[in-house]
Amino acid sequence: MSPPIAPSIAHEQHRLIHDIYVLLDDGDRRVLQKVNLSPLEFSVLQRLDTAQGRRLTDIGAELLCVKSTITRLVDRLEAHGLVRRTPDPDDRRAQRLLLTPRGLALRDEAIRLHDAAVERRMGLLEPAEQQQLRMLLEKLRAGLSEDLESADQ
Amino acid sequence: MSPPIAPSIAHEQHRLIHDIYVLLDDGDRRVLQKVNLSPLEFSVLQRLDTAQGRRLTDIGAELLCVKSTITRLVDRLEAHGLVRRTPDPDDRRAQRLLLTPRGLALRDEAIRLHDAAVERRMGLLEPAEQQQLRMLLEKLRAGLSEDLESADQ
DNA sequence: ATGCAATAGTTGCAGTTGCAAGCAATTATA
DNA sequence: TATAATTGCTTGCAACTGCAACTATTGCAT
Repeated sequence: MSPPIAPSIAHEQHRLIHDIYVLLDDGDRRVLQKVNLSPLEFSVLQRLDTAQGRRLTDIGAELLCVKSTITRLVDRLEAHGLVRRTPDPDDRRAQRLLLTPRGLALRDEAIRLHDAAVERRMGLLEPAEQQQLRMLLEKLRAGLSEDLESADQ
Repeated sequence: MSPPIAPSIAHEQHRLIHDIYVLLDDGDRRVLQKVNLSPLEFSVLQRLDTAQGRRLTDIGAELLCVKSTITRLVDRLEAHGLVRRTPDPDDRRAQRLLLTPRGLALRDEAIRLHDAAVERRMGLLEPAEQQQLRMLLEKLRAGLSEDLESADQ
């Protein structure tokens, strides 16, 4: 049997999520390009503030990418004057990452653009459908997170 | 206002899909690593057969990646003896990509492993929920595809 | 028919990412 | 308290990807 194998229902859903993610990601890239950010850079900026700061490792954990990725991504953001590293007062190994005023302005502009695009695209579903979808996705995410934890060991 | 901005409902859904994709992708990588394939390589193999073959560009279009990516991905697969390029009888510019017997065996093994993992993870939802989710996702995908088309112009 | 635009595929190049190794500081253990 | 294991972050390296430029072929327009 050389031709493709009949896909199961679960498989079909998996593929749907994949396709939708790719479409959403593509749209995100287009929008964020207007403020010269990659989706990952945007995700980092979204998680920052100007006062308290966050540790690089924590951000990396949330974004499910390795520490070195964050290191270099932050290098770029810092070179563009969007963020600033400061020593962590509680742990001399750690750095706290802060938004600069310029970073704050850019982040808010990016959020504005991104939100508008997201609203438009998710608005393809009726409010009731969105509600339903959200419930299902939340359940799925919770389950998958657990699944990941157990796989880690 | 430096702290994160209140996220909209649409935004929340967007994020859910993102998170779920990342979790699923992570799981996929783990499973496919057992047969030494990346998710993208797996996607290519899934789309091939041993008889008719497919053109590189068509595969790239389906996978939403540029031609050069496919070129080099196929280079790797061919180096591992999993696929084979043959001239397209209808177009001397084109190549048709075929599964080798070894590629077929590996693909089927990969599908077996992958399907089992997918079933397990999507099985986190009840059958009725899966049905619902699938409907919503299909509607969303259709809308997003249209949205992409219009953005292309 | 002829020339021009589009298409199939490849290659050079630069950018991003993960992995493994390393350093400094902290926490746990004995 | 001395030592070992862990943690936070960085760096070298290799792999993968997109973009732009290029060749060869095809299709379309005069």
